[in-house]
Amino acid sequence: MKQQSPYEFVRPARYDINKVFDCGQCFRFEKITGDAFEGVAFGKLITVSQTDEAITVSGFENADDAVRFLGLDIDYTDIEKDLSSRFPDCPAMIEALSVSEGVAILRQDPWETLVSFIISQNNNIPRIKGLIKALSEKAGDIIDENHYAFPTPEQTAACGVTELSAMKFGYRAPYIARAAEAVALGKANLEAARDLPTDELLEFLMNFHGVGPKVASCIALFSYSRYESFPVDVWIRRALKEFFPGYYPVDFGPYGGIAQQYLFYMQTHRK
DNA sequence: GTCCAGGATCGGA
DNA sequence: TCCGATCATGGA
Repeated sequence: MKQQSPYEFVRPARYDINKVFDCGQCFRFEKITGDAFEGVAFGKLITVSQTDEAITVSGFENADDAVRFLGLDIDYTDIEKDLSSRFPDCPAMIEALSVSEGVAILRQDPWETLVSFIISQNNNIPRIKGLIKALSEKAGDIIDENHYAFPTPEQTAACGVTELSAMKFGYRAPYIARAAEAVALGKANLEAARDLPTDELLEFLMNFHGVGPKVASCIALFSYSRYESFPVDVWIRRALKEFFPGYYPVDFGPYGGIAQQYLFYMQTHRK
């Protein structure tokens, strides 16, 4: 007998949806009550709520999809142990592990993540959210009066540079248009890329015009679960310089991307 | 008016 | 290979 939506799961240790959806990895989820978020993922309206004991999810067609998207299968206790052991006496790491406890990495759709982080370059989070919302409402399928699916590559390609520019994408408009065309025509296969080792995945992603090392790393981390992938943006650059002088992303190990996300959360929620 | 934001591209040294 | 200028846009 198949369990019906909503699905309820045991809340994993060190998992807090308030931080999962507010750590800069996704742009389409909003808080609806104290411990519940709502947003669109994989073309469906998703709601996620939590208590001390449980995570409750509605909107997915089966429980596995919910587990996969939310990353409920990942044990952050072990990960934090690894990170802690690499920097045992580092105050910044201790603080990051503390203030960012609850942050977990989602598994988002590669196409949506690709476009979202092309938009993110040299931009701020409120504006990124606004642009993604505008694009979805313009080109995505309607779910209900207030929610739209993220546009498919084909729908995005149909917009064209002119329409994207009119939506205020600025110099990123041709980046998005070209990526949409490449994926829609099958010249780039984001699903097949799941099988690539991380270095080749990053190389593949950087073939998109407008995707450099940082954006590629974000896609690898937030969409392809490459936890060693360590995006370096202005916030992380400052954190490395101030707290980890002499250290490089590779020094953070196989869970460096998660350390990076803790540092990003710490830096962007400071003061 | 200036500076900044989850950067990347381009041309010139 | 490396470095600086430049790229739209809007909020602080």
